[in-house]
Amino acid sequence: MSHGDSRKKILSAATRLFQLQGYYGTGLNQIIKESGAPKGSLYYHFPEGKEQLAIEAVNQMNEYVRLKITESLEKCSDPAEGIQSFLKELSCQFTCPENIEGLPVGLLAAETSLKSEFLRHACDQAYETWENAFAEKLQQSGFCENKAKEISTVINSMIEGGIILSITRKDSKPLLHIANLIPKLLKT
Amino acid sequence: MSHGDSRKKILSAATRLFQLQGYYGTGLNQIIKESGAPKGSLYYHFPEGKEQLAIEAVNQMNEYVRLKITESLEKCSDPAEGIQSFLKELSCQFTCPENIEGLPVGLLAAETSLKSEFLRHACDQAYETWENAFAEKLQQSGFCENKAKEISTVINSMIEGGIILSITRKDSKPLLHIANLIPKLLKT
DNA sequence: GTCTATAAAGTGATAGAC
DNA sequence: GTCTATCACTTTATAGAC
Repeated sequence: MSHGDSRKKILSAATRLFQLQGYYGTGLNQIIKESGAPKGSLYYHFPEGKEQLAIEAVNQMNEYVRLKITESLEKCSDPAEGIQSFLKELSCQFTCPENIEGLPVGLLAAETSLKSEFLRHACDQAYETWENAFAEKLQQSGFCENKAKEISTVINSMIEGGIILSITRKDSKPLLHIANLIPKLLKT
Repeated sequence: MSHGDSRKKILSAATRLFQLQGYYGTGLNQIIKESGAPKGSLYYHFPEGKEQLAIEAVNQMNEYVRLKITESLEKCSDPAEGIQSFLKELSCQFTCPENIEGLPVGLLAAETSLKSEFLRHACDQAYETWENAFAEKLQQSGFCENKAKEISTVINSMIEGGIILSITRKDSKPLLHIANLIPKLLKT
């Protein structure tokens, strides 16, 4: 209700809905309605409209997920355990299907990377951020830079794909099976 | 131009566009235009409209990809080599970004699994089909049923995620990195 | 089987008052 | 900062002629 809340509320609702329904599946009306913010304020806070909103949403997911990854990795000295911890936390979100939050950007990325270069770039940067977070940890445990980056790309792919399968199946098992196989992937 | 072509042409254009742009990002007008089929024929051939069209498109991808997978697997006695062969063929599609075809259903699955139970089910079945194709090969090479299914789920996830990363990065490397790590995943 | 015309609703976006 | 009203456009879908 206070003064500076509207922008935050709109961005937060947009972030959630874009993740769940995609860019074209989410209308501005729905965002306004779910945010509870006043209708007139959308184009005041986001003068460039829907695209700007989506880019800022992706940037927010970028930072949010980066934080979750580093939190999990810092808890464990063994990188495999750290990644498994992240995956297990992620998989918990699929028990209560409405409270999903902090899901990576795969849907937006796939939808819009052929249509908006700005959005594609924002998604690309998010993937790079997360890849670097994983790769840094792997290098610390003895992998060379190239190998660390290669493995991190694969881990990113597994996570994005695992999320899609878990959503489609309404079942967190795909993400948990991925977690199980992580140690094998990091064997030297 | 001949009599029975319209239905096929519409379905084929729809399949391609849904994969690239998603369900909500693709309009019926665009499908008609790209198919070259007469405008009046869409609701004659697909009386239940867009949803029916999407479900049939998913079923078509299901069968098309299943064929590609089994072709690759049958070429090689070693399952790891077979999967790598499939991934390499898949990655070739990212060199000419417009000629993409036979891409799995991740985008449609993620977009619509919360909104249409019928579509969700069609995507779910596609994943199951492909998982079974991989799992059968793994069982033949000595894995027990449970382990074979678990690994196949992970492979499915990697492929879906790898496609999304490759699209976003405009680069086939993610899929190729996945191919490189497949043997490690199948070590016993 | 295919056509045109059109309905009915929704979309993103803008203008101008308050 | 927020409001209402409205624009121009697109969307899915239907009706009825041919």
